[in-house]
Amino acid sequence: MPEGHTIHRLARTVRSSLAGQALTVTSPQGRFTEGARLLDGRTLTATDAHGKHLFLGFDDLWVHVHLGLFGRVHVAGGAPPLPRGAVRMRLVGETAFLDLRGPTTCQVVTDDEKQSRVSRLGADPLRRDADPEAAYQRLRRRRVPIGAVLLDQSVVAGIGNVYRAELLHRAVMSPHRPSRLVSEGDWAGLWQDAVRLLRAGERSGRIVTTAPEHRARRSGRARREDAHYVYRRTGLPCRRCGTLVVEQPMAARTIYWCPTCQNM
DNA sequence: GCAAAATGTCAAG
DNA sequence: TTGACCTTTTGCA
Repeated sequence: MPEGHTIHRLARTVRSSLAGQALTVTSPQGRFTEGARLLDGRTLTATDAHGKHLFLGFDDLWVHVHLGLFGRVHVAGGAPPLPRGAVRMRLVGETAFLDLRGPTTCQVVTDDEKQSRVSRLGADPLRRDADPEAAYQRLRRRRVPIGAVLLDQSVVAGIGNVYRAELLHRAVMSPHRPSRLVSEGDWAGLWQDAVRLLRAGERSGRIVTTAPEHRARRSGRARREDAHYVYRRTGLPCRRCGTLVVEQPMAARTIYWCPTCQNM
C-alpha cells in the first residue's frame, strides 16, 4: 500500500512505538542476517522519510527501507508472535515490535550513503524542506507527458499510481499533456493539491481523494469504491461529466482518466 | 492448488 | 519497452 503518505506515517509510528529502546534485530527469513548482526542491541534514535524511502536511525547507521510494490511493515505493541511468512527484518523492543516483509530494499547504510540516496530524489510534498520550484524547472525539461513525470521520483518524490491519476483528474488535466505545456500556475495548483491529499493520506492511512458529496455512506463508513475519481474505475462514469473512464499504460503503470473533461 | 493482481523500481536489450 | 524481483491475498477450479 505504499505511496509517500504510507512511508511518512510509518516513520511517525515507528518513532513513537520504538524510538529510545534497545532493539533485538533479527532476520527470520534470513535475507537480512548481516545487517541484523550490525544493528542488534542498538537503540533506535531516529526515523526519517523522503518520498517512498524510509530510514530508521541507530546513531551513525541507518536501515534504508523501500517497500516497492509489495512490501509491508507491521508494528504492534507487546511481545511478538512466532514469525509468520517471510519476515525480512524483525525489530523487538520492550513495548512493541516491527515486522518487515517483501521490501525492494532493506540495507544498512551510513549517513553519507543515506544523504546520497536522498539527493537523487525530487521534491517531497510531505516535507517542509521541499523545493517545488526546482521540481517545476525539472518538469519543464522532460520530453514525457505530465502523467509520466508525476511518477518520476527524481522530480516529485512520493506520488504513486493512485495519486497521479487522482491529482490529474482533480486538476482537470490530461495525462497526455506535454510537460512543457504545464504552466507555472498549473504546477502550483498540482503541487498544492498534492500537499493537501498526501497530508490527508498520512493522517488517515488511506487514500481518499473524492469530495464528501461523492461518498455514499453506509453504516457510517465511506465505501471503498467511492474513495477515488478515476483510479481503477475503468468503464464507470466520470463523476464530473459522466463519460466512461478509460485506462492505458503510461510510464510502466496503468493510468486512468476521463477522456472528455481531461482533454489537455 | 495455482494463477493473477497489487499504491514500485531498475537493468538489460 | 520488457522482464525481473519482492510477498500476500483473492478468485477460480
